[in-house]
Amino acid sequence: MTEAHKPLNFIEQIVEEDLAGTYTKDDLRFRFPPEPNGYLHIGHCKAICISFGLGEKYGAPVNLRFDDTNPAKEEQEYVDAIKEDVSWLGYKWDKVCFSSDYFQQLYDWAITLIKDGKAYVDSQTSEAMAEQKGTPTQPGVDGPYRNRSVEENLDLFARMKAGEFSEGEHILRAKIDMTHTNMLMRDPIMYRVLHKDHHRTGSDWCIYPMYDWTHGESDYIEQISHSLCSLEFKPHRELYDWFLDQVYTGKDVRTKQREFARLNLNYTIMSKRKLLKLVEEGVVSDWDDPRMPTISGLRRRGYTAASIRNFIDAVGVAKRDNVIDVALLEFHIREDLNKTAPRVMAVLDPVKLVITNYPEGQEEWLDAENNPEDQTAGERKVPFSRELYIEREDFKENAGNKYFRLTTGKEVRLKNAYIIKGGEAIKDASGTITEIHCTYDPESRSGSGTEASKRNVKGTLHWVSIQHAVKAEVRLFDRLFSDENPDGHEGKDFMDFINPNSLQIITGYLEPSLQEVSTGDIFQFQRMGYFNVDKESTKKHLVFNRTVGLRDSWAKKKPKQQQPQQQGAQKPQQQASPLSVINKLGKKLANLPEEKRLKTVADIHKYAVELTEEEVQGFFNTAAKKVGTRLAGLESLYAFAKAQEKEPKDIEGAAAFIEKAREDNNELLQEAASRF
RNA sequence: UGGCCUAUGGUGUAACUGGCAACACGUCGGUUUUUGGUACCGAAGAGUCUAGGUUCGAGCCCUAGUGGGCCAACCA
Repeated sequence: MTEAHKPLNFIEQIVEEDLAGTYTKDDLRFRFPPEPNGYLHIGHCKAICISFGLGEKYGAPVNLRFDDTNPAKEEQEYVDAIKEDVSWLGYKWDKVCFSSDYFQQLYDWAITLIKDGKAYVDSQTSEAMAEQKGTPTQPGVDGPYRNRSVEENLDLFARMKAGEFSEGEHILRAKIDMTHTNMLMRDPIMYRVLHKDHHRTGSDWCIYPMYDWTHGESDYIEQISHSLCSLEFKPHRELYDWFLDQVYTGKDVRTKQREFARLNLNYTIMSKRKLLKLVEEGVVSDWDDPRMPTISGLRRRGYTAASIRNFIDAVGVAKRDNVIDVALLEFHIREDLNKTAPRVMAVLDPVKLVITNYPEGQEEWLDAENNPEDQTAGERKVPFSRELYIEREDFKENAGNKYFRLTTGKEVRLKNAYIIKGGEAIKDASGTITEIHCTYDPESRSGSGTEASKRNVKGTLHWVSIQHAVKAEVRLFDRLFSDENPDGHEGKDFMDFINPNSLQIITGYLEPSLQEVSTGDIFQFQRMGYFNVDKESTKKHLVFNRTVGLRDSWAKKKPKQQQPQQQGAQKPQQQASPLSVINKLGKKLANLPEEKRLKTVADIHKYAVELTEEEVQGFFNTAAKKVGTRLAGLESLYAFAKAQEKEPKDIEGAAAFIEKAREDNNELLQEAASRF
């Protein structure tokens, strides 16, 4: 039983190493620490899945901690929304914590720092302090208040807390090193005065701790073993550790910060501030607008928690900057919904179809499968009659034989119903088709088992009986931005790239079984995509969102048909050149087993005959470390010269190339070179 | 005139820690199909940023360069 080694991402490896070292399983504890100043988005899902995923993997607790140290931006509304989103994703936190719960402890520790001479009150303007701070390339200088006495610092800090000062008059700074190469270590601010009510502590405090002073200490208080965050916090790690050193007892878990690359999605922005702007300017209806990349937006759009978790899993965890294609997200929602969504019929762009030989006034209730992917899903009845709606796109008077849908004189199947033959198309004055006539084959009813019903026809159309149809508002979404990287253009604002057609509202005609639906129900409108019931939907006025379309290989083919290959021979399926084949073969030549190597050499000889002299010469300046390639070069030279009936040494540069190989430590190179 | 991080098909992530670069998405082709969906089969596509070095052997280790990212909020 050799179980395959499941590759661990680098964070899991760190945890494994710690477990192999001084940590026990009981020491493990993680946390997800959002600031409650906005809604969570798909980028946060990565952070959530990493920490909560680790919690699930190791059976370790994960805290949900609200990093609420800035009362100016934070609100209870966001706390509630964040909790809802995390639970919806399917994660269970151990404790809900708030940084604000630690304000007293943080204050006490700050006093200790002051007493140790490691913090001081600075009373300059922020401009003056910024001046002294230097730049990334230039060291900072000490400010005039840096060496205040402990007593004075204690006094001033106590009065800051007591509310004696207005905002901006004094701040508390850590005393570290104003010339440090890491800007964050140049006496970072620990406390500022803010005369604002906090959503949890009210008016208890008028000094508030800064992120760096709060975060690591909160991790420590909660005994978080691994504090995971995104890459832009890497420079903060040094300060995180410095602050931790000031309070660490040496007897308990010393938390460590590690950083991973955040998730980026093309055609999407991922900044709370900018998403807020979309909401405030009315570009979208709210944080949960189905076009938003927020968790609540995706949820309303019809995305499932499972699909998002699978997506995050597929994306992986690493340290290099990345941009994920939204197509991957779409793949995962289709994958999930394909297995679970009941199939129904709905016509979104209707044209009337009259079955001229079907008795007027007659109706039939036909059997329809609910989900071919799930045999337990059962069947339902769908009404059929003489007058139906079909999709306008599904009829063309004359079309090529690549068109599988309804055309005059050709047969097509109506899903779950009969085979029909296209007839006359009635048009209005402007030439638009208002009505299509057809005839049906009464013997061909689906599932009847007759020969006629088993007849093979190329196309199958969805339809809905006009008299039974249920009207609904259907919202079709396109990406919010027309540019792949709306945030990444110098001199242009992301607002410049807003896609004006990101929302299209139409009226669809649905089969009557859809009359009874409730918010969140998900269906596949066959051939049209996946749709869910919006929260604004009522019995009187149904509203559906299109979550995502079906994969559509026909849509991709269509444009090609209309303008066949006029762009010149695009990429004439480049035959692999002998040179590239040799390069490929040569690559691993140096460390192949004997037998395989000899075979590869023989192959190289075969291909080398087709090389040009220039190509052979190309090998001569191969990097010394590329032993395999040099080997292949020697073999090529050998075979090439032989085929050309030349002396190898007559080829320019060959002599030096061979000589260098002869002198190499590698036996294979020596051997190959000695042949010349 | 700096520090830190990073570099593998079009995209993302692997490569069991130095031994024939794999998986997924995407793309293209085929089979099946009462969804031009699904499923299944197949193909193309990188030789691992560059230059040196260590090694029998380097995507992996070392050095230098180059490209990209982050760092100068009383934000987090």
